[in-house]
Amino acid sequence: MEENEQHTDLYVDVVLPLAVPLYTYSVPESLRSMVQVGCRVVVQLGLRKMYTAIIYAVHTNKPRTLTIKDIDSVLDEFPIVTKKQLELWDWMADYYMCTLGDVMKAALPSGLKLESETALTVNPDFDCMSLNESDRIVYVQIEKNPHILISNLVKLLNRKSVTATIKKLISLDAVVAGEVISSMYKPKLVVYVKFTQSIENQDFVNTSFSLVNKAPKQQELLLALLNEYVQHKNIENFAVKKQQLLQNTTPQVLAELVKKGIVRLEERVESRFDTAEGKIKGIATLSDQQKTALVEIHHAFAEQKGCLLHGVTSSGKTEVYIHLIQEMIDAGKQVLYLLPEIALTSQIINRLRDVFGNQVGVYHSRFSDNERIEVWNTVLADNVNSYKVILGVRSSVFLPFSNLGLVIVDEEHETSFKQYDPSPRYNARDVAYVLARMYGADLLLGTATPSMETYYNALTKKLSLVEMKTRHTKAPLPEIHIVDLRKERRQLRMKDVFSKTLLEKIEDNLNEKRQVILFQNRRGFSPYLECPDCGYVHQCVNCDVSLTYHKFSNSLMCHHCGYAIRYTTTCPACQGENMQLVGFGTEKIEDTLSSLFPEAKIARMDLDTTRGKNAYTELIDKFERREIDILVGTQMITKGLDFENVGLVGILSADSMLRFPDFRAFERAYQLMVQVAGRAGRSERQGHVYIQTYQPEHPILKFVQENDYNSLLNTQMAERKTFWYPPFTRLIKVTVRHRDKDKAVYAAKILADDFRKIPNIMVLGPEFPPIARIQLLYAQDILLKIPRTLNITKVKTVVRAYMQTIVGQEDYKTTSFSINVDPY
DNA sequence: AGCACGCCGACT
DNA sequence: GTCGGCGTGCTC
Repeated sequence: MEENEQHTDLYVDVVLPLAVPLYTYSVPESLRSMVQVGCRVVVQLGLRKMYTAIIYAVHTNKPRTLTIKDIDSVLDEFPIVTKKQLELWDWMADYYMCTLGDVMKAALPSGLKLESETALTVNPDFDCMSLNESDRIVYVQIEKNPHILISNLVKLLNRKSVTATIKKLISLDAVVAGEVISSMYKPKLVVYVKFTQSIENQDFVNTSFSLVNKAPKQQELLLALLNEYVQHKNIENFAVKKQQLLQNTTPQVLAELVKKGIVRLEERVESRFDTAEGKIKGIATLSDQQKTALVEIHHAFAEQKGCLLHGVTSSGKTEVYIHLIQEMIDAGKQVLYLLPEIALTSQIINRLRDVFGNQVGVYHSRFSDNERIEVWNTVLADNVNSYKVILGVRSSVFLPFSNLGLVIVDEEHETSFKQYDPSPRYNARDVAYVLARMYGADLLLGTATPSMETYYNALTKKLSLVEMKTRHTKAPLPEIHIVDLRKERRQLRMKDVFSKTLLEKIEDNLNEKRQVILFQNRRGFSPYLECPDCGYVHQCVNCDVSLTYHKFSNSLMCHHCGYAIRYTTTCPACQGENMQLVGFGTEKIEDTLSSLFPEAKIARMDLDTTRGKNAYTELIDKFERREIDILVGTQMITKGLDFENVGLVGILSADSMLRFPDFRAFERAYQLMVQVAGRAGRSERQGHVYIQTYQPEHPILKFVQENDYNSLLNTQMAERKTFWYPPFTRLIKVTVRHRDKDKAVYAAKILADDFRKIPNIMVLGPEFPPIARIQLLYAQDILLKIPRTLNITKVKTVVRAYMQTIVGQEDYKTTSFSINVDPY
């Protein structure tokens, strides 16, 4: 084509929600005016599948690829992803060594990334009698339901392999397939009833009453409406929810009023969230310690520096946050408040709503898709009605902020900020750094037990350090007691996992009507089935782990792939009938407790009991209302929950934490124990913590007992420096996988040897990970320790190149790699 | 991620 | 001989 501007072809580079690079599509004439960076487009990929993609760039450079397809349509009038977000996506893909598609998958609520589904309709000219009986059943179902989705057809037919039949029917021209995009976001519509004319108009009221004078039910409804009106006083826009009216009348009666022209129905778009207002309590005054902290934080922010707020448990960090949030709201800016766990949002949200009312929005995966899209849209709009504060878990760093002024990362040390699977394996705390820098926003990291990385940043002045050393409440820090299990065992004072000492304390607390929290680290304590005669333990067929027993399904399950078998006492190896449960899960502990304390109300909080959307909240509320006496839980009970009446916290085994083979084991054990201990005695009376252990002389236990963070810091920092661990180095873990064990081992060896050629880095491994095989793939781990002084970008490029070389070799084509930057 | 292509074993 | 199992590689 000539140099004619009118006919320059237009292209878009798009991000697809897959592990692929940017793809280029052409823009048809009709859509030219609609393409903008950040808008969603529907594109075809492959022979028929349609995907939602995000426009990354719009340009006129004809790509060199053979096929260039047109985009199918543009879904948005305005961008739903901002340029700043795309910048963050770029950074993440680069830093965490994944594709933009991986980032997009994590970033967008699934309702915003629609996929097409195949819809089926029969060809009316086809003679179905030529089909065999089984195929004809499928044909007839499609005939009965034109445009049926394959997924629905599968449900309807209730049999396994329908796909084969469908393929056959399509090839025979018996049915035609079309792609439809399913499940668009639907705003919630609420039907309101309102008067057709002003009630102030006496004539209208009189006429209305005369129209219903022979219909008592309608009269009743009219009176009810008038009564509502009097109470509301919102003359301009008076309306009553149809749902509300229907509680006292029938649809027929209402329909009559509509028919007579007295009232009409109106649909309004409504938020899915409870917007109840009027309960705003206002902001609490700060203690002297909090005031000082606030001033110091302001200083740090004024110097354009992030800030670590190191405050002991119950020092009242949340109040300080609230003051900072208030200031940002006053300045018209948005605030992101990151929490490690959904469990926490329910408690914090109440405290924030008390002060900020419905200016606070919540964002996490337990919300329905429509709800998440609503939060997304309101943050994007950033108008008067938008949330000013978003309280959320790690994925909320992906929200489309426009005017972010402050990012708070609460419980900064928590490992759940790091996503492990799937890629992107990002740490929301670290993304928060970048996010804040990008927006010129302030950053505040808060915790009672800072991670070594963050504290190092404070020591090197990358962050300012602000401390709060005393508890905000009158209660002193809990007293911590170490229970020597060796002694208890010698004196035959053990009952399952409980020492007599702990049991006595539980009993005392129950008698005093104080509540008890028992903490059991999950690792290594799931119950499994063992044959006492031959030692046989059920193994997963896909992964190298033992199957663990689950009472609720009465089955043995694999935690990694979901493989399950029925529970039976027969040993498959020696045919003995004596297989028995070994190990203690929280379930087992709950059982034991209820036999020891039949009067007490016992509840368990772990992954199994908190599945549902409101399960957390319900459990926590119940505990708060003191309807539970003893709460048994895993990690999740450690995370900043705030209970008034806890007199005793029991840590059932410190050893499982201290023995954990990881360079962070001691740091984590300390954090975990201090945090659990912090749940005790948060009101006036001092609480007690009992830690059961077989190694009572362990230094970490002493640090915990004396709340001595500095000693932990000093010992750990020295060790990390000597052995090349963070914060002195950055880690990248490369996992090599192959179906063939030998190939996995060999490929990993070659790769590790390659890595060793990179100057100034240290390479560990390859070695078998704790679980050597997952889902039929053998794995090998290689750990790279890269000094902070080295250019990490260059190292990453080299690392990538070496991996390419392996895959390039004929026999190793099917080797797969996964990369974990900053593994946690 | 899905889907077609292609290569090996069990059948009409 | 073919049908269909799954393993492999590509999709702008």
